[in-house]
Amino acid sequence: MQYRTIGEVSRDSGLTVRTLRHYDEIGLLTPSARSDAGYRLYSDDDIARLQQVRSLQSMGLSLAAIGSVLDRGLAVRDSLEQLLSATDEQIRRQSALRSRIAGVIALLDQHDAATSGAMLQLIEELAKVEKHYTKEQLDTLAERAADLGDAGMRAAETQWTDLIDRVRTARESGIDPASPQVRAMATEWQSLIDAFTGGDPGIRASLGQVWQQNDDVAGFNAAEIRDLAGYLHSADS
Amino acid sequence: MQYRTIGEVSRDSGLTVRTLRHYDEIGLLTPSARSDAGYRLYSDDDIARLQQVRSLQSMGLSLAAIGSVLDRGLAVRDSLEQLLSATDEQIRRQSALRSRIAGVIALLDQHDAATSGAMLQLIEELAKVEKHYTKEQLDTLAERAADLGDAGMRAAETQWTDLIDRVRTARESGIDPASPQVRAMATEWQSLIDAFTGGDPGIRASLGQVWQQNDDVAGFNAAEIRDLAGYLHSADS
DNA sequence: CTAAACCCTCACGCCACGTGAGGGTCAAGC
DNA sequence: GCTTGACCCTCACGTGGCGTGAGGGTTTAG
Repeated sequence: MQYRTIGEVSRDSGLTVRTLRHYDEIGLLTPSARSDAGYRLYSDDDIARLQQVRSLQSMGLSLAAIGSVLDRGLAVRDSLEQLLSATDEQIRRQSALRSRIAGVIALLDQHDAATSGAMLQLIEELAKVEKHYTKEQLDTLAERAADLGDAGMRAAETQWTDLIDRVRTARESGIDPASPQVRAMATEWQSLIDAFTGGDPGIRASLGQVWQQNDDVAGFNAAEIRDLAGYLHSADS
Repeated sequence: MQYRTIGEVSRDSGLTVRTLRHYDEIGLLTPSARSDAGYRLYSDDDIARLQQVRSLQSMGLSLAAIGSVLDRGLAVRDSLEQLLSATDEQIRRQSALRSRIAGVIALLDQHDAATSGAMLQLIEELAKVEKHYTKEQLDTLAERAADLGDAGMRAAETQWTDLIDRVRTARESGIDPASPQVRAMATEWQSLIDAFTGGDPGIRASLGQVWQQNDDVAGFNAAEIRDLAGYLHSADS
């Protein structure tokens, strides 16, 4: 059993020296020995523990959580499940965000605001549209349609066209609907629907009927939409 | 034109008082007046600016970026597009992470490790399950392989077999690992590794894991290699 | 006149380290 | 023995977007 200095461990592990010192500071990985000069000396066991830390960390566990798991024998499974739902939530939020950003970009393109003077106006309008979105998640569908106005509707429309394009591409490329990318799109799809229905199951149901019973909805080909939805849905369970 | 105090603005906007003060601190939103007692007084224009800040922030722009957009007239579109691709990247990573976590949970279920003793083993196995190489690393490796070319790769292989033979011989002859000949071999060993990893510590770490966790790597006996590496390494310090 | 509600300015805490500053240690070569 | 350079050490501040007090002044209703 031989000891390694912090620099050697750093080179072997790919972690920085500062990181290893940090782990020591917070008590996550304290080298089991020190040289006379105070150098940190890592044993083989220390290295093994470092491997464990790294694999747990690569799954997004916080250093504190890793410490709990390794030292106090906390349930890995529970930590991971918690992390899983947290990650799901993150993905949902990021996907919704993506749609919003794409929509706003489209909105900016439409208005073609090159001058910085017009830009400030646009940003203010943006605020209004945003405001409507959040407020109206509490209101009914009818009121929403009336209040949204032209710009907002067109923004939402762009989000849909954008997403539909990506799903169609994925589908035609034969990508497995269970793959992460497609699952992300499914999440995005759902969040766009939710944004429109405000989470009201009744509204969602009637919306579904609309798509089932028509061939053309607001300029979209309903059959294709049903088709793509089925594709996204096929890996749900 | 009437002024509002920070508490009123807070109630109207839903932001905390601390947040508004923070915006003042960093110069993002400085109220245009103060009362005699030093109270922050927000004008209608300040409120409008706050709306702009909020709508930009709701799309994930950093406060610094918002400041640049609002004050220096930086292109909103560019910021948003940059943000869009960043968000896409995030979604990809999160999705990949999600499936990893789910996979590991499934693995834990299969092994049904209730005892903390078995758990540590599992965590080590975890490292095996993890892909040894990240995508980027794989790309780097591929590039390197392309650079080296077929002939180069075969030449490197010959150098390895050659070196391994010499180290094995030295070892079996009981030569002191601290002797100059063996030290030379250690240097040679290291430089061959460096040639392969390109000096990337992450790749080196992954490579180390590969050798640690397999019995046969590219036709080499991993146990023997580990053994010889230990022999060379034993005189390092 | 007082109590409650409101406001102010420091200033530390979070998380996982990066990035110096300022200084000791160690092996190699002169 | 002395220098050089590559190591190593311990502080300690910075990151982002605030939360959360501490300690104190201001305004307003009763």
